[in-house]
Amino acid sequence: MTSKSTVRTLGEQPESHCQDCALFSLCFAQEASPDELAELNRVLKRRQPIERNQHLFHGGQSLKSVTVVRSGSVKGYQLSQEGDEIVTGFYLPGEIIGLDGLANEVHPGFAVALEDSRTCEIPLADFVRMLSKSPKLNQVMLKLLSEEMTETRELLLVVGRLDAKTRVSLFLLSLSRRLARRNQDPDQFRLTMDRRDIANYLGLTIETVSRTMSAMQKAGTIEVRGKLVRILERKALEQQARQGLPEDNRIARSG
Amino acid sequence: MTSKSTVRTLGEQPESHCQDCALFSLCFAQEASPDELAELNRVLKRRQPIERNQHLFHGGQSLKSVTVVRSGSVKGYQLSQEGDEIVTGFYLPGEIIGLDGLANEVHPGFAVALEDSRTCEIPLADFVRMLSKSPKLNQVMLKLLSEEMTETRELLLVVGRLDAKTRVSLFLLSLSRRLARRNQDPDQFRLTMDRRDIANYLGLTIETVSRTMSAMQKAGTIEVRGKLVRILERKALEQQARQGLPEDNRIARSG
DNA sequence: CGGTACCTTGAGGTTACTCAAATCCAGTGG
DNA sequence: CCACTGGATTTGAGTAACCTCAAGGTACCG
Repeated sequence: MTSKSTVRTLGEQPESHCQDCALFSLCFAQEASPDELAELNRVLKRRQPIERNQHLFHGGQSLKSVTVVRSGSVKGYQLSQEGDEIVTGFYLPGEIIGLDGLANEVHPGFAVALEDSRTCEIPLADFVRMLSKSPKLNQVMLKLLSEEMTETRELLLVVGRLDAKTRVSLFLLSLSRRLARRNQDPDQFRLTMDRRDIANYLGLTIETVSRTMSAMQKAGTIEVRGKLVRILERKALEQQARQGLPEDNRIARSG
Repeated sequence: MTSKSTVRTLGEQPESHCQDCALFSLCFAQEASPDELAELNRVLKRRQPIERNQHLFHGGQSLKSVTVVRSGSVKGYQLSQEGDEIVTGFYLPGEIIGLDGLANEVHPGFAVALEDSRTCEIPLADFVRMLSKSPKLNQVMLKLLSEEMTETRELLLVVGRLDAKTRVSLFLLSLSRRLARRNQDPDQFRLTMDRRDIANYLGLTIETVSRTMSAMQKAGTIEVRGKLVRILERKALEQQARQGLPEDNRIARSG
């Protein structure tokens, strides 16, 4: 146990360097060169823990920094003119928040902690400076954004065209997959968001989400007790989800 | 009568340089430095006109180049497992296609010409090289992508939560706005896509799109004759559209 | 032990979908 | 110039899915 595979920087304060962070392999910092990593460690601020329901930022606020979730979970949302929440996504540890505001240096939406959470923040000025010096980092960002784009496109399909059961299936599977990447049990987990958040994310009502989950429980696909979810029949869930996802477009690589 | 309202470009070989292109002000090339512009002119390929219904690329194909629409219009779509088209967007002259594939250097979806069209293509290798040399260009791309992201998010709201009338209103207004930027009449235009495309874009059925437009015509908001649309009551259209859009999040800039 | 917020369940209404048929329109050939 | 034809669009009738409104139930917290 004395030999970790991370670079050994003599450290007394845990996670005082990116390369010691448990999330390093999930974090964009992994892509940085040693020099960049050094700079990142210099400019990056590890914020005080954020309490549940506390906002990271508000829509319309100028983008002061780019944020990486270190622990906990965060909900991104916008407000419709009627004041309804429109949940645009959930962020898990290692995921980066704020890239969508780079265009105008303004947050297009709100971000709020779903549970007590910790984050790393990179002040925008530093971030932009690093970007302007490093095409590599730029490309990493482009890549992250184009990934987020792909995901949002997927959500577009989910929300717009699929029936409630399929939407919920996709939601649960997405969560499961992301938790697995973080070495958490993909078959049993706790939802950190409430039914309203899920409904607003999937474009459904609370009641429909609840009814749908109940039906899936009755069918033996999942088990639900409040925020605890257990996936019993992953195959069935995937079967249901497949209905909606775009096919793997990969074309036969014939010469 | 001799004077058509088209742009008059002198010359037999029109648009042999980006800076002479009628679209220059709309094209990302505008953001390039003189040096970059020179390189762009070197590497950029002005493709032969593409006929209606001809594909620019297929989903799953490796990303060989980034494309800018020069004239005409293009439809982007993906296929669901059932083989249904899922229209992800429409591209007008000056708009750039292919950025969403940068992450994996693979096209996530298909692109097909809705009418006879012309494009400029930048081979991916050249594009990536230019990106790696120019942080500025990188930032332009980041900005474009984050804009596309914002738009897709908006579409997400449109498709997922709004009633048919609001979706159609938003669609028409979006088109109108983009045409206006291109100095075309924003109150009277021809749809280059058919009802099926619109329906697949908005997450509705053909019949619902048709019925909705008919109802709006009956209400005196628009006039529709096949692919020709005239906006009669823009205010009413905007009123209807406002229902769905996220509120302008700008917070009072106090101090 | 009571209160509150969250979640579930039920009944009825509304919207958009499905299926089906009529109409319109662009392009073609006479 | 007109008739013809196949595809696109519109319109109609009935249905299914989801929403709304309303009432219970449950869990957590003081």
